[in-house]
Amino acid sequence: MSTIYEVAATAGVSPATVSRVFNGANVSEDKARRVREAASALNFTPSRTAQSLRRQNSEVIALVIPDIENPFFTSVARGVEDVAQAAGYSVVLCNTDDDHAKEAKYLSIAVSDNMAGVILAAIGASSDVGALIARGRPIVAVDRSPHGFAADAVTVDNFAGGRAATQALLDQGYSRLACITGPADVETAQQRSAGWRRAIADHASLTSSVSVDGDSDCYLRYSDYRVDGGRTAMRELLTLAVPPDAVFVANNLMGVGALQVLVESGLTPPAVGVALFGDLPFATLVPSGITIVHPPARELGTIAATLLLQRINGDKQPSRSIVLGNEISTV
Amino acid sequence: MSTIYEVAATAGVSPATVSRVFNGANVSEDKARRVREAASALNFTPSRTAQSLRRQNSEVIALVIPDIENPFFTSVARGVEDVAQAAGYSVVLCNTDDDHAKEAKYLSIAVSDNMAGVILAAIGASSDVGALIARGRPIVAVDRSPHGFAADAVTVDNFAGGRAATQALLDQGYSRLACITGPADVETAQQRSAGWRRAIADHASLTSSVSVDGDSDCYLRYSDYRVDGGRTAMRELLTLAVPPDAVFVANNLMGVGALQVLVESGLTPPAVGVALFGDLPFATLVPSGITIVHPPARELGTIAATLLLQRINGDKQPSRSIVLGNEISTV
DNA sequence: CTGAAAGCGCTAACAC
DNA sequence: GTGTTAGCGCTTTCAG
Repeated sequence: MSTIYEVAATAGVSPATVSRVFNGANVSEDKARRVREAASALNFTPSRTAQSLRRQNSEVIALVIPDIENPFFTSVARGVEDVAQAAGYSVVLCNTDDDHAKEAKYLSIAVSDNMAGVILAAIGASSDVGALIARGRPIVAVDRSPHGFAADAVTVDNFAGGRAATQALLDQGYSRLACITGPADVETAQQRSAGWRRAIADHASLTSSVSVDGDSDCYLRYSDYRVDGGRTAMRELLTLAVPPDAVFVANNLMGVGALQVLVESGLTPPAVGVALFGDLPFATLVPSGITIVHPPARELGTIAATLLLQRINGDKQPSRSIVLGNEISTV
Repeated sequence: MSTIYEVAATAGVSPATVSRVFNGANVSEDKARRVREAASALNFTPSRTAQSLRRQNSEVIALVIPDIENPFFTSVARGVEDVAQAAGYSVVLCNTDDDHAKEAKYLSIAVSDNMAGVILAAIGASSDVGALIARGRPIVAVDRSPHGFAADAVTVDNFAGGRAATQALLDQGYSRLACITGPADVETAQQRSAGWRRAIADHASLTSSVSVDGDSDCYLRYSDYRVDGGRTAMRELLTLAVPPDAVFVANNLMGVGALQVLVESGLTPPAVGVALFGDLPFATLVPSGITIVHPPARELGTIAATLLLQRINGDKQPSRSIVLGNEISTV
């Protein structure tokens, strides 16, 4: 690679002037032209590495998520990459697999690599963001709100989504509504199941009767947000003495698992009511009669990236928390 | 961040010694220990940026693919990230959207960022890899073989997959086999449709009769590897005077589209034969009776990353081309 | 085995 | 407006 010095030499100016040309500072028209000519003749591109060292920050952001193979995070990643790329930033992909050690490692790389900022779907209650914060690197939380530190956050309205999904089931006339949600210590799982519980409670009081049978929590299952977890939970529910007649599944992958079990058991709507929280991007061949809450995954990504870029560019306002609504549809 | 100088000062050694400790060079046990203590006391992590500048290469690789939202590339990315992460490398995600300008931009960032190498699913015949090659940065082609330059490549056996899928249809007794493949100028599309054509030709000669009706190419459609393209092509085929009685769809997304149209038309196996090249990771609820060729996407990623790392570490052997076989199943 | 010193390529004062 | 210069934090000869 040619350097700024070679360009300076062939253009007959100082290295500083070359730098100025490439950074939009004031340079006389004449010299600017000569620099540009020399640069293109030498096929010069500034070294981002040297720039990073000198400026103490690189045009790279980290995207830390549990698993890129989960279609929800795939879409988030796409959104992030789109706005990053438009702004000249690169995004490095970090799969944590819900492993705290991996998360910590990536976070530490982000600092030792002088990354401009990080978008984080944190695993649990605490993340090692101290080093990042100490260096003033902005963080924005996606999908899950930050714990133990202040940061911008963009999440989806899990409670409202869970409630609406459940309400749809109620409207369809089902009365024994089960819920398969994620790990009890994951905020999105709690919120979605809380929405389910609320819809049921409201319905009960509205009809001023116990039209929803029994203690609803006996129909609540905590699982792991994975396909197999959805299968297991669904199977369990079906073997109950009085099985539910409808189920709200709180994420896309468990939805796949639950649906598999249901179909295998010959139970498709309207024999059983089904509502899902989450998109199955290319699974267009779903049994009909299912209610789906579509979280705006890509927007989550674009908004998170936009907020992050604002912070990178010096925005100092108090941290913001943005909650996005969900589309809901019944197929 | 504390620097090597501060560590040196508090350990009472020279910066060079600190560097040596962190790079596994020979240092007396005593000083090494003091350095480590000082480092952890100061919470020191070497600056990867400075290392990159000095060493002229960074522990970052670029993954350049058309679209992370295509589940095939999602899996490739996962595979790449896995082995990269295990080796201490970061991967930056580059979506090209089949846009040459974006591809070129990412490739140029890879060089100006001193990235260690790139894994490339090239868009078309030519890619701007000159600068990379001039700097000795290794490239490995994934999914599509390199054109106009030498590089390691790891691809799937498209021809064999297309042939096997088609053969399965033939074995099931279908005789008017259509094929929906990708753009005519995309190598994987050609190879898959060539496999289809070969299976038909072989079958015709084997039965020493024209048991496969007419000029088979009238059942060949070039499309765009997207859902809508699959829909359109499928619809066209169905409106033919003598429509096909089976179809081989050459990629996952078009498969979704074709299946949608088929289901909408009330045509599911065995009324019509269907074979797909490509996985639909979470679309587990596909009509039964479909033959699926599963390209080993994740392995493509892990192998590509492994080859790349070997090159990064100085492997100079002639370029290798690895072709992976496909699993095939009928559901 | 260890230290001194010279950069990697760029930017940002600071002078002129 | 433009050149000079001093580093950013690290690695790596080169001496000793």
